[in-house]
Amino acid sequence: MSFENLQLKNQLCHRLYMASNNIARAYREPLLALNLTYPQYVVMMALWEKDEITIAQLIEHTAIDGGAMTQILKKLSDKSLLSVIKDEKDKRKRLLKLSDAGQTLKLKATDIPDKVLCKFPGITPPQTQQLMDLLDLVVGQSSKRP
Amino acid sequence: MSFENLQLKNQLCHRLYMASNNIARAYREPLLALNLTYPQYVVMMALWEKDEITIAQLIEHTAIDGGAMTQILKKLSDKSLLSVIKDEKDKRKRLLKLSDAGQTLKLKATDIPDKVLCKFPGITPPQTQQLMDLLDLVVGQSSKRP
DNA sequence: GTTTAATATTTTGCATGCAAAATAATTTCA
DNA sequence: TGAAATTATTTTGCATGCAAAATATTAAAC
Repeated sequence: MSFENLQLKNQLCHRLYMASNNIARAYREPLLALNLTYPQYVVMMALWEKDEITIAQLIEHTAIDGGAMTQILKKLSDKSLLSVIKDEKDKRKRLLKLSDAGQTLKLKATDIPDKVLCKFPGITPPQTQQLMDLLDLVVGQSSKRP
Repeated sequence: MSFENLQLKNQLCHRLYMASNNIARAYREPLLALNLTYPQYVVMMALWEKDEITIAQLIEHTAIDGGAMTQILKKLSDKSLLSVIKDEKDKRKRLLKLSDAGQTLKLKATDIPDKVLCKFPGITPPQTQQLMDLLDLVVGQSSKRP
């Protein structure tokens, strides 16, 4: 048997693993200026889009693990970028609210996406769009947690 | 300003993040039978392809972080799937050698890739190939470590 | 032939990703 | 209404991913 199916170069998962790590790594340096890690930046992007949502909604939108989210929100809260507030209607829930500093940080972030894409001159904008469309096929399916 | 460039749905990185996590998660259950984590499985796949290589070569092939690799090899060594041997010619290097159990495990792994792909019925084989080609554009570029 | 620079690997410290257990609060239902 | 099931979040324990420092060994330079 040739076991071609077990070769790394034929594994979609390994390509995704490398590509994902590569891009996340490319964000590190630009994010240093904002004093944010990559997952923290994802959370901030989600909140810049829509503020005053619950933690569950944030998890739904970002696909970040719930256990990790607690820690990330703690860090962002420690940095005074947001506050976590008890929902008075339903005390199980927590509402997230960006501080002024948290909202203002958005301005410093606007040029980051382009800055990162510049690090990948090998892929054109149309190819990037095509890639995102194909990734949606992987993201949208069964894949959901049980 | 609309800040469309900061919306999560327009971020290639976030798509990759979700897709990569989704697929890695899809491997967890099949890998339970082999008592391997996903990165450990990647290392085993690399060694099934080519055995008796150095740690540096393994890192080059798998793109796994060096610091993490030390831990992963320790785990695999503890499970008696491989041994880490000093290279007598150059004592800085370590050679990796699969045990019989390590080699045999390959047989139990052959059906894993198909089993995982079945969890993603939304993407066809041609699309998968196209996706891998596009991912290569992201993997092959600047992205390398400094 | 030492001193110095470069290479290969390990260690350390911090930040997730994840599963499972633990808490807290609300809803469902008998 | 009161126990049981459900929902929202946090905590815990383990396994990386990553940068930077530490080790060990070899190659290079003077």
